[in-house]
Amino acid sequence: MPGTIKEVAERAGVSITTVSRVINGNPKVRQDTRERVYEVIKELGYVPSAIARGLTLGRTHTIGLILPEIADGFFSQVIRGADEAAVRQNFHLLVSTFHSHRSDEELSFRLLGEGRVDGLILMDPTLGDDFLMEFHRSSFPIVVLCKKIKYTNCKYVVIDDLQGAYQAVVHLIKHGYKRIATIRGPLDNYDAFQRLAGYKSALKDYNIKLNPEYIVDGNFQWEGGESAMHILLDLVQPPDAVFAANDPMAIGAMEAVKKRGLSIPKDMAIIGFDDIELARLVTPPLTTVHLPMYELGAMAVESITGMLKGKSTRRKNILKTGLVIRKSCGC
Amino acid sequence: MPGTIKEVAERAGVSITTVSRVINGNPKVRQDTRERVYEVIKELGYVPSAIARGLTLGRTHTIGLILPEIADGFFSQVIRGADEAAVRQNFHLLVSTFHSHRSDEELSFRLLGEGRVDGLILMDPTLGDDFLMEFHRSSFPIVVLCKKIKYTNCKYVVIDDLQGAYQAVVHLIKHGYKRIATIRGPLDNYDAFQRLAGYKSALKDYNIKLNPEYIVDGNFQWEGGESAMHILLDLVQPPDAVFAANDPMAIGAMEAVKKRGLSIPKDMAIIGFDDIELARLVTPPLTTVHLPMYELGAMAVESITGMLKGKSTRRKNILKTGLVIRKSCGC
DNA sequence: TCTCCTTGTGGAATCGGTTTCATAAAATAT
DNA sequence: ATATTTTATGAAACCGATTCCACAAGGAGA
Repeated sequence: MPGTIKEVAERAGVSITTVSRVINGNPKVRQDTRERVYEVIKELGYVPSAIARGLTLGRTHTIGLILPEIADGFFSQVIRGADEAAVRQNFHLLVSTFHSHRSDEELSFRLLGEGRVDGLILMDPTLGDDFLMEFHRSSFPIVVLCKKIKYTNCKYVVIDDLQGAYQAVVHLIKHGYKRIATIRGPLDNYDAFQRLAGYKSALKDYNIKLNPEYIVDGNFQWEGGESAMHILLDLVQPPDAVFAANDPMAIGAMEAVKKRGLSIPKDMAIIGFDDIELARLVTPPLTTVHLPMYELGAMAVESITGMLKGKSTRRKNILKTGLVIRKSCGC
Repeated sequence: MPGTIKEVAERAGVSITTVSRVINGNPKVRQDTRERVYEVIKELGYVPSAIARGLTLGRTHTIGLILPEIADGFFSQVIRGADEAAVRQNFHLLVSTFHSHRSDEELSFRLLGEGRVDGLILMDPTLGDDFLMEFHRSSFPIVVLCKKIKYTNCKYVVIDDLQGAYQAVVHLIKHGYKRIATIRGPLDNYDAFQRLAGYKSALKDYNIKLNPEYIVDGNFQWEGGESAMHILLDLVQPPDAVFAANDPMAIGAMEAVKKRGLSIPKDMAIIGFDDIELARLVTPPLTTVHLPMYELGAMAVESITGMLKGKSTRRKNILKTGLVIRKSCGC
């Protein structure tokens, strides 16, 4: 409680209006008055109350960030990106998760309805469009992560999985591998679908015939990758390179290769997807597609602050992935 | 903008005082009045403004959490613990990091001075006592993590490293290992010091003579652990078990053992400290001391909310570590 | 019947700022 | 010297709640 504007005003012998002007850099204050006020402010260690300000201005300079989980390698990078972007814009970040014991609605309700935040960043694969619809009526700045929103005009930021997969497979092609297989994710998963599409697209662009035997099902888990790789190795003509739709499967696949006494990347090149922490720790270090989670958080914040400043930001933002070249591809 | 209390009052044909009473569960409202107000509230989708409330009550129901880094396995667990505790207490969490381009002071200043938060949780090994002193004058609830505070009466929560190390070494002793060595951390590190003390204490309590050769320097890094283990293995009488002061060193040590063609835990048992994610992924899975980061965050929040509610909470809180028994100890 | 409590309700001050509008003083134009 | 504009300043309304205090109505007690 470092004093109020009133105290400053009295002490400086001016009105609170003048003090307010000084604080906000309003030029219509005489130089000597300004200096006197500044002096008192310093003397009292006065800091204007963000709450009072928020009440009059209707702005809290705070953005809500709601994630499915916090203690997760990916999500925590989203937070970091959001935090740094928020700081750049002089905003604060209210972080929370969807907790089982309170509904999505309740949480978002409180944050927005109570006016705690100026905007909301939501990341939840299970989020329904209708739920978002309801919110959007309130004309609150809302940005949804990793999910395309159909029916409302909420903004969203997604990661271009297709391009990432494409790039990975092209990398393998340019390495000279001829028989490139893929271990795909579960069919109902949108990301898995996109990554498979990227694989197919790359082969097509380089005139490599698609061999159905080279597309094996995985479950996005370690074990799925391992058994999928065994299937591939048992083929009459096994592939010489594999693109796994995520890192755990890639690492499982590596394990299978090793168990057969084969070497990576000499006998079998492998590229994963996600760039989990473990990827650079396995032997050989896994070449993989990096997900720009940091940028995702940062862009979401910038999208929100942009909206708040009245800039017309684009409704859809697509972030490119990046290929992280390590050893498992043969580089 | 789900309406204001004024609109509700008008619509319900009562004064805002009455509406306020209804919202806050004040019993001095006739039943039928209450129902009428509730109806209007529902109809309008009215949610009271937390900002306005904050202004009058001087409480924001928000706690600031400032960490050195966010995208880190440990810190993100602190956030999660804090988040869940905050939700339980109906509080919100404002998360940020000390950013290089703004001073500690500036950040804490803003959060507290501006009245954005009701209390602050600080985690920063470099935090100076004098810095905290200055803040404590303001009688704000502040809790410092993982750092003992001498000169002020700030609360703090620390992890009992000594006890953790003690427990780990005792576990090795009870396994029947006779020659237990340790790879310690850098001497100037308080945690490293505590862990070494725990090691010594355990040996002493079990009447095992301390062999100076069995205390090798490490640097808390992977490589340091590896070279330290080589030193141990080159001894005339190498140890049969090693307690490494953190997991990276333990994993480096495992690597050294493997390179010599020895097996873990048959030829050499190893216990680490920290329980990093990688610990359960190495082969064999590393037995290690788990740091209760989740509890740290949760306890800090509870300490703050306790203070806010006027409970006299203890100034110092010590959290116990827990031994995570996996395979590297021989279990 | 007249006072004295309850009980339910509302008016108005308050929290700490911002902002509109009025006004006094100073500067410029006539 | 007077009229007009500009500049610096302050009074007061407002943001959306809470809360103290006043007050009217109804019931109990004398």
